Amino acid sequence: MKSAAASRPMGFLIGDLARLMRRRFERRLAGSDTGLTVSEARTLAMVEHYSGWRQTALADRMGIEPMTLSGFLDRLEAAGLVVRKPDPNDRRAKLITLAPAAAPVLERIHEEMVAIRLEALEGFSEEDADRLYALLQRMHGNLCCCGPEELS
Amino acid sequence: MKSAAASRPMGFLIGDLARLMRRRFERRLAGSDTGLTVSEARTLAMVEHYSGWRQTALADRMGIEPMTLSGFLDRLEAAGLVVRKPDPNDRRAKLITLAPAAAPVLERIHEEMVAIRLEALEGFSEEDADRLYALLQRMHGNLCCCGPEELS
DNA sequence: CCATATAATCAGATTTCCTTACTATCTGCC
DNA sequence: GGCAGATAGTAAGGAAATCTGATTATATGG
Repeated sequence: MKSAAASRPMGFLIGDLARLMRRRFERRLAGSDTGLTVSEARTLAMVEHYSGWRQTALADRMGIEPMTLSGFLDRLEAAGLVVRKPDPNDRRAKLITLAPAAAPVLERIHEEMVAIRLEALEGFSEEDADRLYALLQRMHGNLCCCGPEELS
Repeated sequence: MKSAAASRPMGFLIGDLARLMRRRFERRLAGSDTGLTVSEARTLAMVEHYSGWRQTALADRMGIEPMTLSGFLDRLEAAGLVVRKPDPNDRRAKLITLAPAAAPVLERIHEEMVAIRLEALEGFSEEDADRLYALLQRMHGNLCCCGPEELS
């Protein structure tokens, strides 16, 4: 009946994991001289994947408020890593794309992400890793409550 | 390793989940009139489970710096929910225990945690939930072995 | 052509952490 | 005993990631 989860509630366990991974990512970013914070790096990676989207859509995708994203984009734009260009169909909106200078930084970010993933999943079989990933995504679908999970 | 994880890196997925769960917990705490933040609630729950521990040990267990814990305990103590009493064996140390007033607050916290867990794991079989929990704990074990100062 | 909704942003605040430095105390060694 | 060095807690200060509410420009439907 009572599952093992009682001993360390799921939410706290996930929070702990997030803190641990964030900490490692922070150190790695600091050491790799990108000058980015974790959230800026995440934003940059999202822009890479969802290039040309407008800020509202991107913020929604990232699960944060538009204003929060705006701040991250300010700094990325100032660093010459992304470009905000006006949407020709809607003069209120801006479309976010990568600047050329983003390429090497993204490469660095991807390397660090892979390294952390390897540390986190050390000793996991490919099967276990996939299973974990699938379960986490199901959980995400349960919580993000805004429409069905699409893939890309 | 070319698994599905490439599409949304594990670290970001876990970070997203942590943000989603934290947000729900925040709303619930605000609505349930405990006057606590998420981390204060977590600290209180830890004190319940590890009653009589000294602060350093508790902080280590929680994966945060002693100074960070100290602040949370300050507020919990001011709210009359925990007690710091001197360790009879070591006058530098203080042992943290629950104050009587903590009982109803903890009951409230447990209710909210259960509710969020149900939301997050909706549609999960007991088996899936246990499997997820076990995988997350293995991952935690992989990551938690080094303190924040010893990463490189 | 106006009312309302939407896109981005300004201003300000909160929360959760960290680092560095300091005091009091303990412990082991001469 | 008494000092050297470790350890427990904390004061001070700050960085990062988020939020909310107000503001401005623009779009869109009736």
